[in-house]
Amino acid sequence: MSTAQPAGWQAIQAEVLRRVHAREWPPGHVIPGEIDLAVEFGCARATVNRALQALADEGILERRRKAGTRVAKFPVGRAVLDIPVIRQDIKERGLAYDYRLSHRSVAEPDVDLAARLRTTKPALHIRAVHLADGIPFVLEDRWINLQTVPQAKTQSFEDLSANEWLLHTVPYTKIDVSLSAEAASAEDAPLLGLAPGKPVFTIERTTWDHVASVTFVTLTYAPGFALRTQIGG
Amino acid sequence: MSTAQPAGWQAIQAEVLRRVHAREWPPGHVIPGEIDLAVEFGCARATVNRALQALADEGILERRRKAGTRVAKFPVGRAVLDIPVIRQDIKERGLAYDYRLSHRSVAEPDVDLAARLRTTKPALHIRAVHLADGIPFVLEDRWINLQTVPQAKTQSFEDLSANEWLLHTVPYTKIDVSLSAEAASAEDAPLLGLAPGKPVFTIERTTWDHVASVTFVTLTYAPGFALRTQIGG
DNA sequence: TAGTGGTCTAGACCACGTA
DNA sequence: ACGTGGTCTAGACCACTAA
Repeated sequence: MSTAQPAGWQAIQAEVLRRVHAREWPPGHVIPGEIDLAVEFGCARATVNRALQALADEGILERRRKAGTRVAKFPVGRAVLDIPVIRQDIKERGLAYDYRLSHRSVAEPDVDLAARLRTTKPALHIRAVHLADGIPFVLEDRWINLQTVPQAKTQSFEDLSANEWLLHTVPYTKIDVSLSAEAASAEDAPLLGLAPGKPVFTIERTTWDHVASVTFVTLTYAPGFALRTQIGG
Repeated sequence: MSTAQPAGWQAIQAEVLRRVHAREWPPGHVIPGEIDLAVEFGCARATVNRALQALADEGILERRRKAGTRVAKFPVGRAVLDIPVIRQDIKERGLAYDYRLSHRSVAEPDVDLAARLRTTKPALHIRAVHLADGIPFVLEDRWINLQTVPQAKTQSFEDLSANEWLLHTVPYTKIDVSLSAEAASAEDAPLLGLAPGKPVFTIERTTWDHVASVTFVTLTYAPGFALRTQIGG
Protein backbone atom coordinates (compact mmCIF):
# COMPACT_ATOMS: atom_id res chain seq x y z
CA MET A 1 0.00 0.00 0.00
CA SER A 2 1.28 3.43 -0.80
CA THR A 3 -1.18 5.19 1.48
CA ALA A 4 -1.30 4.43 5.18
CA GLN A 5 -4.39 2.46 6.13
CA PRO A 6 -5.96 3.59 9.38
CA ALA A 7 -6.53 0.82 11.85
CA GLY A 8 -8.60 0.39 14.96
CA TRP A 9 -11.09 3.07 15.88
CA GLN A 10 -9.83 5.39 13.16
CA ALA A 11 -10.71 2.81 10.55
CA ILE A 12 -14.24 2.70 11.90
CA GLN A 13 -14.39 6.47 11.93
CA ALA A 14 -13.25 6.52 8.31
CA GLU A 15 -15.87 3.99 7.25
CA VAL A 16 -18.66 5.85 9.00
CA LEU A 17 -17.46 9.10 7.42
CA ARG A 18 -17.47 7.43 4.03
CA ARG A 19 -21.07 6.35 4.45
CA VAL A 20 -22.04 9.85 5.50
CA HIS A 21 -20.23 11.45 2.59
CA ALA A 22 -21.64 8.91 0.15
CA ARG A 23 -25.15 9.67 1.43
CA GLU A 24 -25.65 6.03 2.39
CA TRP A 25 -26.54 7.68 5.68
CA PRO A 26 -28.00 11.03 4.63
CA PRO A 27 -28.40 14.03 6.95
CA GLY A 28 -30.94 13.27 9.66
CA HIS A 29 -30.62 9.51 9.25
CA VAL A 30 -30.45 7.44 12.42
CA ILE A 31 -27.50 5.11 12.14
CA PRO A 32 -27.28 1.65 13.75
CA GLY A 33 -26.57 1.43 17.47
CA GLU A 34 -23.12 0.87 18.89
CA ILE A 35 -23.72 -2.80 19.52
CA ASP A 36 -24.84 -3.45 15.95
CA LEU A 37 -21.85 -1.62 14.57
CA ALA A 38 -19.53 -3.46 16.93
CA VAL A 39 -20.85 -6.74 15.57
CA GLU A 40 -20.56 -5.55 11.99
CA PHE A 41 -17.00 -4.33 12.42
CA GLY A 42 -16.03 -7.22 14.64
CA CYS A 43 -14.77 -5.15 17.53
CA ALA A 44 -15.75 -4.14 21.05
CA ARG A 45 -18.46 -1.58 21.64
CA ALA A 46 -15.95 0.73 23.30
CA THR A 47 -14.05 0.94 20.04
CA VAL A 48 -17.17 1.95 18.13
CA ASN A 49 -17.93 4.42 20.89
CA ARG A 50 -14.53 6.02 20.50
CA ALA A 51 -15.03 6.48 16.76
CA LEU A 52 -18.57 7.85 16.98
CA GLN A 53 -17.71 10.14 19.86
CA ALA A 54 -14.90 11.70 17.84
CA LEU A 55 -17.31 12.34 14.97
CA ALA A 56 -19.85 13.81 17.35
CA ASP A 57 -17.18 16.17 18.71
CA GLU A 58 -16.63 17.38 15.16
CA GLY A 59 -20.34 18.06 14.76
CA ILE A 60 -20.86 15.41 12.07
CA LEU A 61 -23.00 13.16 14.24
CA GLU A 62 -25.52 13.98 16.94
CA ARG A 63 -25.87 11.51 19.75
CA ARG A 64 -28.57 11.28 22.38
CA ARG A 65 -29.29 8.52 24.82
CA LYS A 66 -32.23 6.39 23.93
CA ALA A 67 -32.75 8.32 20.69
CA GLY A 68 -29.56 6.95 19.16
CA THR A 69 -27.02 8.48 16.83
CA ARG A 70 -28.00 10.44 13.75
CA VAL A 71 -26.19 12.27 11.01
CA ALA A 72 -26.29 15.99 11.72
CA LYS A 73 -28.94 17.76 9.65
CA PHE A 74 -26.77 20.84 9.39
CA PRO A 75 -23.21 19.64 9.47
CA VAL A 76 -21.94 22.74 11.20
CA GLY A 77 -18.39 23.29 10.15
CA ARG A 78 -16.16 23.47 13.17
CA ALA A 79 -13.00 25.36 12.34
CA VAL A 80 -10.14 25.13 14.76
CA LEU A 81 -8.01 28.24 14.93
CA ASP A 82 -4.63 28.06 16.57
CA ILE A 83 -3.82 31.32 18.31
CA PRO A 84 -0.05 31.15 18.47
CA VAL A 85 2.55 33.26 20.18
CA ILE A 86 3.34 36.05 17.75
CA ARG A 87 7.06 35.37 17.65
CA GLN A 88 6.46 31.73 16.79
CA ASP A 89 3.88 32.69 14.19
CA ILE A 90 6.35 34.93 12.39
CA LYS A 91 9.17 32.43 12.64
CA GLU A 92 7.00 29.71 11.21
CA ARG A 93 6.47 31.89 8.17
CA GLY A 94 10.23 31.85 7.71
CA LEU A 95 10.65 35.52 8.60
CA ALA A 96 12.98 37.25 11.04
CA TYR A 97 11.26 38.35 14.22
CA ASP A 98 11.77 41.69 15.88
CA TYR A 99 9.96 43.52 18.62
CA ARG A 100 9.73 47.17 19.54
CA LEU A 101 8.07 48.70 22.58
CA SER A 102 6.49 52.03 21.73
CA HIS A 103 4.56 52.96 24.85
CA ARG A 104 4.36 52.07 28.53
CA SER A 105 2.31 53.83 31.16
CA VAL A 106 0.02 53.31 34.08
CA ALA A 107 -3.36 54.87 33.55
CA GLU A 108 -6.94 54.71 34.68
CA PRO A 109 -9.13 52.76 32.30
CA ASP A 110 -11.86 54.63 30.47
CA VAL A 111 -15.43 53.45 30.72
CA ASP A 112 -15.19 50.94 27.92
CA LEU A 113 -12.00 49.36 29.21
CA ALA A 114 -13.22 49.37 32.79
CA ALA A 115 -16.14 47.27 31.66
CA ARG A 116 -13.85 44.85 29.88
CA LEU A 117 -11.39 44.46 32.75
CA ARG A 118 -14.08 44.79 35.42
CA THR A 119 -11.97 47.25 37.38
CA THR A 120 -11.61 51.02 37.57
CA LYS A 121 -8.20 50.84 39.23
CA PRO A 122 -5.14 52.00 37.25
CA ALA A 123 -3.88 49.47 34.75
CA LEU A 124 -0.64 49.04 32.83
CA HIS A 125 -0.89 50.15 29.22
CA ILE A 126 1.57 48.72 26.71
CA ARG A 127 1.85 49.42 23.03
CA ALA A 128 4.33 47.52 20.89
CA VAL A 129 5.06 46.51 17.32
CA HIS A 130 6.02 43.02 16.22
CA LEU A 131 8.02 43.03 13.02
CA ALA A 132 8.59 40.38 10.39
CA ASP A 133 11.75 40.90 8.38
CA GLY A 134 11.79 44.47 9.67
CA ILE A 135 8.27 45.20 8.43
CA PRO A 136 5.45 45.85 10.92
CA PHE A 137 3.44 42.66 11.19
CA VAL A 138 1.08 43.31 14.05
CA LEU A 139 0.40 46.03 16.60
CA GLU A 140 -0.12 44.95 20.19
CA ASP A 141 -2.16 47.32 22.32
CA ARG A 142 -2.49 45.81 25.76
CA TRP A 143 -3.88 46.66 29.16
CA ILE A 144 -2.77 44.60 32.12
CA ASN A 145 -4.85 44.43 35.28
CA LEU A 146 -2.43 45.39 38.05
CA GLN A 147 -4.77 44.07 40.71
CA THR A 148 -4.39 40.59 39.25
CA VAL A 149 -0.81 40.91 37.98
CA PRO A 150 1.07 43.31 40.28
CA GLN A 151 4.42 41.84 39.17
CA ALA A 152 3.91 43.53 35.82
CA LYS A 153 4.81 46.87 37.42
CA THR A 154 8.47 45.89 37.61
CA GLN A 155 8.67 44.60 34.04
CA SER A 156 9.98 46.99 31.39
CA PHE A 157 8.73 44.91 28.43
CA GLU A 158 11.52 46.41 26.36
CA ASP A 159 13.12 43.11 25.45
CA LEU A 160 10.48 40.56 26.25
CA SER A 161 7.01 41.17 24.82
CA ALA A 162 4.09 41.28 27.21
CA ASN A 163 2.58 38.61 25.01
CA GLU A 164 5.19 36.09 26.03
CA TRP A 165 5.89 37.30 29.53
CA LEU A 166 2.28 36.90 30.51
CA LEU A 167 2.01 33.49 28.94
CA HIS A 168 4.89 32.19 31.02
CA THR A 169 4.15 34.04 34.21
CA VAL A 170 0.47 34.41 34.79
CA PRO A 171 -2.09 31.65 35.09
CA TYR A 172 -5.34 31.94 33.19
CA THR A 173 -8.37 29.80 32.78
CA LYS A 174 -10.34 31.39 29.96
CA ILE A 175 -9.93 33.71 26.99
CA ASP A 176 -12.64 35.59 25.16
CA VAL A 177 -11.78 36.13 21.52
CA SER A 178 -13.31 38.40 18.93
CA LEU A 179 -12.29 38.67 15.27
CA SER A 180 -13.33 41.65 13.19
CA ALA A 181 -12.45 44.04 10.39
CA GLU A 182 -11.75 47.60 11.49
CA ALA A 183 -10.63 50.85 9.96
CA ALA A 184 -7.05 51.68 10.90
CA SER A 185 -7.06 54.43 13.52
CA ALA A 186 -5.08 57.63 13.07
CA GLU A 187 -2.84 56.40 15.85
CA ASP A 188 -2.24 52.91 14.49
CA ALA A 189 -2.08 53.57 10.75
CA PRO A 190 1.39 55.19 10.65
CA LEU A 191 2.88 52.35 12.68
CA LEU A 192 1.64 49.91 10.03
CA GLY A 193 2.71 52.20 7.22
CA LEU A 194 -0.71 52.83 5.76
CA ALA A 195 -3.38 55.50 5.54
CA PRO A 196 -5.96 55.91 8.32
CA GLY A 197 -9.28 54.27 7.53
CA LYS A 198 -7.75 51.36 5.63
CA PRO A 199 -9.11 47.92 6.54
CA VAL A 200 -7.16 45.99 9.14
CA PHE A 201 -7.79 42.57 10.58
CA THR A 202 -8.24 42.84 14.32
CA ILE A 203 -8.22 40.31 17.13
CA GLU A 204 -9.43 41.31 20.57
CA ARG A 205 -8.76 39.04 23.51
CA THR A 206 -9.72 39.27 27.14
CA THR A 207 -7.91 36.84 29.41
CA TRP A 208 -9.39 35.67 32.68
CA ASP A 209 -8.14 33.77 35.70
CA HIS A 210 -11.40 32.38 36.99
CA VAL A 211 -13.44 35.57 37.52
CA ALA A 212 -10.53 38.01 37.67
CA SER A 213 -9.46 39.73 34.46
CA VAL A 214 -5.78 39.41 33.59
CA THR A 215 -5.35 41.41 30.42
CA PHE A 216 -7.14 42.87 27.44
CA VAL A 217 -5.27 43.05 24.16
CA THR A 218 -6.07 44.36 20.71
CA LEU A 219 -3.95 42.93 17.91
CA THR A 220 -4.05 44.92 14.69
CA TYR A 221 -2.57 43.08 11.73
CA ALA A 222 -0.90 44.59 8.71
CA PRO A 223 -2.81 44.43 5.41
CA GLY A 224 -2.62 41.09 3.65
CA PHE A 225 -2.97 39.11 6.83
CA ALA A 226 -5.49 36.29 6.78
CA LEU A 227 -6.32 33.58 9.26
CA ARG A 228 -6.46 30.27 7.49
CA THR A 229 -7.76 26.93 8.61
CA GLN A 230 -9.46 23.79 7.43
CA ILE A 231 -12.58 21.85 8.21
CA GLY A 232 -12.48 18.11 7.67
CA GLY A 233 -9.54 16.84 5.62
CA MET B 1 -23.48 21.70 46.55
CA SER B 2 -24.65 24.59 44.45
CA THR B 3 -22.25 23.90 41.59
CA ALA B 4 -22.23 20.59 39.80
CA GLN B 5 -19.20 18.52 40.72
CA PRO B 6 -17.69 16.74 37.76
CA ALA B 7 -17.18 13.07 38.25
CA GLY B 8 -15.13 10.38 36.57
CA TRP B 9 -12.61 11.39 33.96
CA GLN B 10 -13.79 14.98 33.96
CA ALA B 11 -12.95 15.27 37.64
CA ILE B 12 -9.43 14.11 36.86
CA GLN B 13 -9.23 16.54 33.99
CA ALA B 14 -10.34 19.34 36.31
CA GLU B 15 -7.75 18.45 38.94
CA VAL B 16 -4.94 18.27 36.39
CA LEU B 17 -6.08 21.60 34.97
CA ARG B 18 -6.06 23.07 38.45
CA ARG B 19 -2.47 22.01 39.00
CA VAL B 20 -1.46 23.47 35.66
CA HIS B 21 -3.22 26.75 36.35
CA ALA B 22 -1.84 26.90 39.88
CA ARG B 23 1.67 26.38 38.50
CA GLU B 24 2.11 23.27 40.62
CA TRP B 25 3.00 21.84 37.24
CA PRO B 26 4.52 24.79 35.38
CA PRO B 27 4.94 24.98 31.59
CA GLY B 28 7.45 22.40 30.42
CA HIS B 29 7.06 20.26 33.53
CA VAL B 30 6.83 16.52 33.02
CA ILE B 31 3.85 15.26 34.97
CA PRO B 32 3.57 11.79 36.52
CA GLY B 33 2.84 8.84 34.25
CA GLU B 34 -0.64 7.47 33.72
CA ILE B 35 -0.09 4.57 36.10
CA ASP B 36 1.04 6.83 38.93
CA LEU B 37 -1.92 9.12 38.44
CA ALA B 38 -4.28 6.18 38.27
CA VAL B 39 -2.99 5.04 41.65
CA GLU B 40 -3.25 8.54 43.10
CA PHE B 41 -6.79 9.06 41.87
CA GLY B 42 -7.82 5.51 42.61
CA CYS B 43 -9.06 4.70 39.15
CA ALA B 44 -8.11 2.69 36.09
CA ARG B 45 -5.36 3.86 33.79
CA ALA B 46 -7.84 4.15 30.93
CA THR B 47 -9.71 6.79 32.87
CA VAL B 48 -6.56 8.84 33.38
CA ASN B 49 -5.78 8.36 29.71
CA ARG B 50 -9.17 9.76 28.73
CA ALA B 51 -8.62 12.87 30.83
CA LEU B 52 -5.07 13.54 29.67
CA GLN B 53 -5.92 12.88 26.05
CA ALA B 54 -8.68 15.47 26.19
CA LEU B 55 -6.25 18.02 27.59
CA ALA B 56 -3.70 17.12 24.93
CA ASP B 57 -6.36 17.69 22.25
CA GLU B 58 -6.86 21.16 23.63
CA GLY B 59 -3.14 21.85 23.41
CA ILE B 60 -2.63 22.15 27.16
CA LEU B 61 -0.54 19.01 27.47
CA GLU B 62 1.96 17.47 25.09
CA ARG B 63 2.26 13.71 25.13
CA ARG B 64 4.93 11.55 23.59
CA ARG B 65 5.57 7.88 24.06
CA LYS B 66 8.48 7.10 26.28
CA ALA B 67 9.09 10.81 26.92
CA GLY B 68 5.91 11.13 28.96
CA THR B 69 3.38 13.91 29.33
CA ARG B 70 4.43 17.51 29.86
CA VAL B 71 2.67 20.80 30.27
CA ALA B 72 2.81 22.69 26.98
CA LYS B 73 5.52 25.34 27.03
CA PHE B 74 3.41 27.59 24.84
CA PRO B 75 -0.18 26.81 25.68
CA VAL B 76 -1.38 27.57 22.19
CA GLY B 77 -4.91 28.79 22.41
CA ARG B 78 -7.15 26.63 20.29
CA ALA B 79 -10.26 28.57 19.37
CA VAL B 80 -13.15 26.62 17.93
CA LEU B 81 -15.21 28.56 15.44
CA ASP B 82 -18.60 27.28 14.48
CA ILE B 83 -19.38 28.08 10.87
CA PRO B 84 -23.16 27.95 10.85
CA VAL B 85 -25.72 28.10 8.10
CA ILE B 86 -26.42 31.78 7.56
CA ARG B 87 -30.15 31.50 8.10
CA GLN B 88 -29.62 29.78 11.43
CA ASP B 89 -27.00 32.32 12.42
CA ILE B 90 -29.40 35.20 11.87
CA LYS B 91 -32.30 33.46 13.58
CA GLU B 92 -30.15 32.72 16.61
CA ARG B 93 -29.54 36.44 16.93
CA GLY B 94 -33.29 36.84 17.23
CA LEU B 95 -33.64 38.56 13.85
CA ALA B 96 -35.96 37.90 10.94
CA TYR B 97 -34.26 36.16 8.05
CA ASP B 98 -34.72 37.07 4.42
CA TYR B 99 -32.89 36.15 1.26
CA ARG B 100 -32.59 37.83 -2.12
CA LEU B 101 -30.94 36.46 -5.24
CA SER B 102 -29.26 39.24 -7.18
CA HIS B 103 -27.35 37.43 -9.91
CA ARG B 104 -27.20 34.07 -11.61
CA SER B 105 -25.14 33.17 -14.64
CA VAL B 106 -22.89 30.57 -16.14
CA ALA B 107 -19.46 31.92 -16.94
CA GLU B 108 -15.90 30.89 -17.52
CA PRO B 109 -13.75 31.37 -14.47
CA ASP B 110 -10.97 33.92 -14.65
CA VAL B 111 -7.42 32.88 -13.90
CA ASP B 112 -7.69 33.35 -10.16
CA LEU B 113 -10.92 31.43 -9.84
CA ALA B 114 -9.74 28.70 -12.17
CA ALA B 115 -6.86 28.13 -9.81
CA ARG B 116 -9.18 27.93 -6.84
CA LEU B 117 -11.66 25.55 -8.45
CA ARG B 118 -8.98 23.69 -10.40
CA THR B 119 -11.05 23.87 -13.56
CA THR B 120 -11.34 26.18 -16.55
CA LYS B 121 -14.78 24.89 -17.54
CA PRO B 122 -17.79 27.20 -17.17
CA ALA B 123 -19.09 27.47 -13.61
CA LEU B 124 -22.32 28.72 -12.08
CA HIS B 125 -22.01 32.19 -10.58
CA ILE B 126 -24.48 33.21 -7.88
CA ARG B 127 -24.71 36.47 -6.02
CA ALA B 128 -27.20 36.91 -3.22
CA VAL B 129 -27.90 38.97 -0.12
CA HIS B 130 -28.93 37.54 3.24
CA LEU B 131 -30.90 40.03 5.29
CA ALA B 132 -31.50 40.30 9.02
CA ASP B 133 -34.63 42.26 9.90
CA GLY B 134 -34.59 43.61 6.36
CA ILE B 135 -31.03 44.93 6.62
CA PRO B 136 -28.25 43.39 4.55
CA PHE B 137 -26.30 41.07 6.83
CA VAL B 138 -23.97 39.27 4.48
CA LEU B 139 -23.26 39.08 0.77
CA GLU B 140 -22.81 35.65 -0.76
CA ASP B 141 -20.73 35.52 -3.92
CA ARG B 142 -20.47 31.92 -5.00
CA TRP B 143 -19.08 29.88 -7.85
CA ILE B 144 -20.28 26.31 -8.21
CA ASN B 145 -18.23 23.75 -10.12
CA LEU B 146 -20.67 22.35 -12.69
CA GLN B 147 -18.38 19.41 -13.39
CA THR B 148 -18.84 18.26 -9.81
CA VAL B 149 -22.39 19.51 -9.27
CA PRO B 150 -24.24 19.37 -12.61
CA GLN B 151 -27.60 19.34 -10.80
CA ALA B 152 -27.03 22.98 -9.89
CA LYS B 153 -27.87 23.96 -13.48
CA THR B 154 -31.54 23.27 -12.89
CA GLN B 155 -31.73 25.13 -9.60
CA SER B 156 -32.95 28.73 -9.70
CA PHE B 157 -31.73 29.59 -6.18
CA GLU B 158 -34.47 32.19 -6.00
CA ASP B 159 -36.15 30.77 -2.92
CA LEU B 160 -33.55 28.44 -1.47
CA SER B 161 -30.07 29.84 -0.97
CA ALA B 162 -27.17 28.03 -2.57
CA ASN B 163 -25.69 27.93 0.92
CA GLU B 164 -28.37 25.56 2.14
CA TRP B 165 -29.07 23.72 -1.08
CA LEU B 166 -25.48 22.63 -1.37
CA LEU B 167 -25.27 21.59 2.25
CA HIS B 168 -28.20 19.22 1.86
CA THR B 169 -27.45 18.00 -1.62
CA VAL B 170 -23.77 17.74 -2.26
CA PRO B 171 -21.29 15.64 -0.34
CA TYR B 172 -18.02 17.19 0.71
CA THR B 173 -15.03 16.04 2.63
CA LYS B 174 -13.00 19.17 3.28
CA ILE B 175 -13.33 22.94 3.45
CA ASP B 176 -10.55 25.49 3.25
CA VAL B 177 -11.35 28.62 5.20
CA SER B 178 -9.74 32.03 5.18
CA LEU B 179 -10.71 35.00 7.34
CA SER B 180 -9.58 38.49 6.46
CA ALA B 181 -10.36 42.18 6.45
CA GLU B 182 -10.99 43.69 3.03
CA ALA B 183 -12.03 47.00 1.55
CA ALA B 184 -15.59 46.91 0.27
CA SER B 185 -15.54 46.73 -3.53
CA ALA B 186 -17.45 49.20 -5.69
CA GLU B 187 -19.75 46.33 -6.60
CA ASP B 188 -20.42 45.11 -3.07
CA ALA B 189 -20.54 48.37 -1.13
CA PRO B 190 -23.97 49.57 -2.33
CA LEU B 191 -25.54 46.22 -1.51
CA LEU B 192 -24.33 46.61 2.07
CA GLY B 193 -25.32 50.26 2.15
CA LEU B 194 -21.86 51.70 2.68
CA ALA B 195 -19.13 53.55 0.81
CA PRO B 196 -16.58 51.64 -1.27
CA GLY B 197 -13.30 51.12 0.53
CA LYS B 198 -14.87 50.69 3.95
CA PRO B 199 -13.58 47.71 5.98
CA VAL B 200 -15.60 44.54 5.72
CA PHE B 201 -15.08 41.19 7.40
CA THR B 202 -14.66 38.54 4.77
CA ILE B 203 -14.76 34.75 4.85
CA GLU B 204 -13.57 32.76 1.86
CA ARG B 205 -14.32 29.08 1.67
CA THR B 206 -13.41 26.45 -0.86
CA THR B 207 -15.29 23.20 -0.50
CA TRP B 208 -13.87 19.92 -1.75
CA ASP B 209 -15.19 16.43 -2.30
CA HIS B 210 -11.98 14.48 -2.05
CA VAL B 211 -9.87 16.12 -4.79
CA ALA B 212 -12.73 17.66 -6.77
CA SER B 213 -13.73 21.23 -5.99
CA VAL B 214 -17.41 21.75 -5.21
CA THR B 215 -17.76 25.46 -4.67
CA PHE B 216 -15.90 28.63 -3.82
CA VAL B 217 -17.72 31.28 -1.84
CA THR B 218 -16.87 34.72 -0.58
CA LEU B 219 -18.99 35.98 2.30
CA THR B 220 -18.79 39.71 2.90
CA TYR B 221 -20.29 40.80 6.19
CA ALA B 222 -21.89 44.11 7.01
CA PRO B 223 -19.94 46.47 9.29
CA GLY B 224 -20.20 45.64 12.97
CA PHE B 225 -19.92 41.92 12.41
CA ALA B 226 -17.47 40.07 14.61
CA LEU B 227 -16.72 36.39 15.06
CA ARG B 228 -16.63 35.58 18.74
CA THR B 229 -15.42 32.52 20.54
CA GLN B 230 -13.79 31.33 23.72
CA ILE B 231 -10.72 29.41 24.70
CA GLY B 232 -10.91 27.38 27.88
CA GLY B 233 -13.83 28.19 30.15
C1' DT C 1 -39.96 1.65 31.67
C1' DA C 2 -36.94 0.18 28.43
C1' DG C 3 -33.36 1.27 25.17
C1' DT C 4 -29.50 3.89 24.06
C1' DG C 5 -25.22 6.17 24.81
C1' DG C 6 -21.64 7.38 28.69
C1' DT C 7 -18.37 5.69 31.43
C1' DC C 8 -15.48 2.63 34.29
C1' DT C 9 -12.54 -1.48 35.02
C1' DA C 10 -8.66 -4.81 34.85
C1' DG C 11 -5.93 -6.66 31.96
C1' DA C 12 -3.45 -7.11 27.75
C1' DC C 13 -0.68 -6.14 23.72
C1' DC C 14 1.31 -2.90 20.58
C1' DA C 15 3.92 1.25 18.68
C1' DC C 16 6.85 4.59 19.17
C1' DG C 17 10.89 7.01 20.42
C1' DT C 18 14.32 8.05 23.84
C1' DA C 19 18.39 6.62 25.80
C1' DA D 1 16.21 -2.19 25.05
C1' DC D 2 12.78 -0.55 27.58
C1' DG D 3 9.45 2.72 29.34
C1' DT D 4 5.70 5.40 28.03
C1' DG D 5 1.48 6.35 25.87
C1' DG D 6 -2.11 4.28 22.38
C1' DT D 7 -5.45 1.17 21.86
C1' DC D 8 -8.42 -2.94 22.30
C1' DT D 9 -11.39 -6.13 24.94
C1' DA D 10 -15.31 -8.10 27.57
C1' DG D 11 -18.10 -7.06 30.80
C1' DA D 12 -20.52 -4.14 33.85
C1' DC D 13 -23.28 -0.42 35.73
C1' DC D 14 -25.15 4.15 35.28
C1' DA D 15 -27.74 8.30 33.27
C1' DC D 16 -30.63 10.11 30.39
C1' DT D 17 -34.75 10.35 27.76
C1' DA D 18 -38.14 8.92 24.37
C1' DA D 19 -42.16 6.27 24.15
